[in-house]
Amino acid sequence: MTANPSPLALSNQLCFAFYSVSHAFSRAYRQFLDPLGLTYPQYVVLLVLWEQDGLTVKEIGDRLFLDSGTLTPLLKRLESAGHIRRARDKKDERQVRISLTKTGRALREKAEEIPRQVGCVLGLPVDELRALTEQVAKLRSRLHDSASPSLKS
Amino acid sequence: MTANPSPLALSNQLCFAFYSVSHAFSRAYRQFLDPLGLTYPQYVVLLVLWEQDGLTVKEIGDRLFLDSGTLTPLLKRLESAGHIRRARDKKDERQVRISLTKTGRALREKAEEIPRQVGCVLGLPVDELRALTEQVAKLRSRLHDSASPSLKS
DNA sequence: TACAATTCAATCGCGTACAATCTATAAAGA
DNA sequence: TCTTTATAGATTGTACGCGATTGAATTGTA
Repeated sequence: MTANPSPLALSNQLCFAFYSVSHAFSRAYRQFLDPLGLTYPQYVVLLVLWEQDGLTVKEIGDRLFLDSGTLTPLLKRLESAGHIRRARDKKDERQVRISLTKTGRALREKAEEIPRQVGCVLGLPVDELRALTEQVAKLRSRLHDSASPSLKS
Repeated sequence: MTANPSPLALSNQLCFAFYSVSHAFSRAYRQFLDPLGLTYPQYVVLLVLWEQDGLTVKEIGDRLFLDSGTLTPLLKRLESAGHIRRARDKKDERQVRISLTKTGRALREKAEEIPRQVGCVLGLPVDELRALTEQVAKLRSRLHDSASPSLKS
């Protein structure tokens, strides 16, 4: 499909491009995350928590576009790895608040070099990266606005 | 992470953008693929076969950047749905050739409208789509060239 | 021709994604 | 207050991705 001579519809090309690049990204991160014992989704959850500790499962899900079906088992793994704690909110017992442990906070320093290393792999000028990121984010909001009966926020 | 005030590293932003858009795309396709009983990865495999029938598992994997661990079970599902046949190559018994059944070929017409419908959801001008697709493909080849000890072709 | 190295597909195990469902809790309304 | 509705998270089932391994078939090489 990459160097395809026939006129495949553009939307299909674009979707597949995202589909395959997303996996390629995850492979690129893997080489740096493996030594930390993290998967990419786990790393992204930690990024969120390093920004703001003590979020609920729902708040994490809103930021990452993931639901509890994905997050609950993932968070349990992060918990048994010792990086986070899960505890029911005292004020609202429906919610579960996620807080970093000492080792979870410490992991941040070890992970600090990762984006730079991945940036090397990409080897693109910063302004090109920035423009691309913006375009892609625009695309996402279009996709979220339509469709998706779940994750409507 | 979307409207994030703090200076998160650019590579992380870009990777997460791809990660989340890729899922958003898959949700967007789902509404059109569900009636056909297909998942997005199954649809992509059929796209390849509609282009060129009788490919081996490896050849499909090369085009889609997937390995047999992913493809074998997926192809078995397409087989039990009646869309394809799997058969060892007579010349080289290591290979398995995938060929479309009559219903597999017939499915193509039902799927023909999908890219246009998704295009509507995107609502972007064609030349913008084309430029974006190109940029993303460029990014993928950079990512594949580095890293990824598997899938080296 | 023998035999080692390679290739291809299948299999296994783990970790996501996500729809659908369930339970507990909280909020809203009569 | 009592009941209805809504919300948060957990659970279940299905389907990817992919690293690692296995087994069979083929190729390369001495």
